[in-house]
Amino acid sequence: MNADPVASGCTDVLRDDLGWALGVVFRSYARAASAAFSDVPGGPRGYQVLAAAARSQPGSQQELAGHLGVDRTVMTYLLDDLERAGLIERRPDPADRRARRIAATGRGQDLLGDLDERLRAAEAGVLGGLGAEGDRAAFRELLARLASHVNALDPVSDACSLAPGATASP
Amino acid sequence: MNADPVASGCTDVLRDDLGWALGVVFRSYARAASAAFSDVPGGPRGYQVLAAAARSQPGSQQELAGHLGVDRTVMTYLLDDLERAGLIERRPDPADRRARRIAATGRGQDLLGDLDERLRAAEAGVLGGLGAEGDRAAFRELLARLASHVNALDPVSDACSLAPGATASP
DNA sequence: TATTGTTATACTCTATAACTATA
DNA sequence: TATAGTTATAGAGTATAACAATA
Repeated sequence: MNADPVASGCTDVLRDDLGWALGVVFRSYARAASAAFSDVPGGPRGYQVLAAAARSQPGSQQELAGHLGVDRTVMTYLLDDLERAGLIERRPDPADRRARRIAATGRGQDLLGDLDERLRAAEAGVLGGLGAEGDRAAFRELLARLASHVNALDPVSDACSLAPGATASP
Repeated sequence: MNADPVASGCTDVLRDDLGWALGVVFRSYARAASAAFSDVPGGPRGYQVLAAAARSQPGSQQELAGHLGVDRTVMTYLLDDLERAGLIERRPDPADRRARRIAATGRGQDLLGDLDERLRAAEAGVLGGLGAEGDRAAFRELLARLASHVNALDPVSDACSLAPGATASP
């Protein structure tokens, strides 16, 4: 039987359009992640900030913002919400009194473990379209490699900005 | 400064986050495509509409909107701009006088050939992060397969709604 | 003077609702 | 009654600009 319209000779004009495919997958992922993180301030982005705060030294707010692809003003509001929810804290940076250091609270770290599981489930749902586990792994690897490369090229967001000590930027 | 928790090499905390990687690649692509299509009304989306109008029978505006992941009201404005630029036409549907058929004008078709080349260049720039041609092809194939599957599952946009037309298969 | 973070404002994009003309 | 398309309006999200504190 031909349950799959595409496989059954139904060729999509835009199927070879990388932009269309990226858009479809991105939107699908965004929907799944937003649903999974509906109770987290800032949704998926709130999770990313929380994860960065808990698992790395997210230098300044600006570096974190650049890394996540948002404006620094957006980061302010995002952190406001996360701080109000008691998930992160803004601590003074002893080295630079203009800057703040973002740290996850105990409650934030507890929640993070739960969120990680939800994320895994959401990702599995999206990647389920790739039948074989090998394909899923290959897609993840290629996408991660591509993202790292793109991120390294982009002057706005430095791939190493969240892992200080390894590389220096010009 | 504190020690690097991730340590050894510049490992990115979010590198394994599918959402982060998708976001980085998607934004990178969106920037490249927007720059390439800066003179096209609606930008990248205008191109997609034009391509669908020229190379398939994009049933109704609503079907086309669903396929592109936008609201039907957005499609109205988009088509307004494209029509004003003389790239597409709204023709009455003989079978249903409520509906309109979207068709590319001669000028639209001429422009489309040029846009295709620009798109190829933009895509090559983004995928350049994957060094080997085999990897690029593999990524495209996996992404297209995933998008088709996601699209088929989503009741809003039917993968076959644009199909029965002359399709250019590279 | 340049930079970090904040605030207020304005802009863009998108969705909601109401309307028409058809079915 | 329901649907395709349009229009006007409201909302979310984002960016711009000005500001205070600090380098």
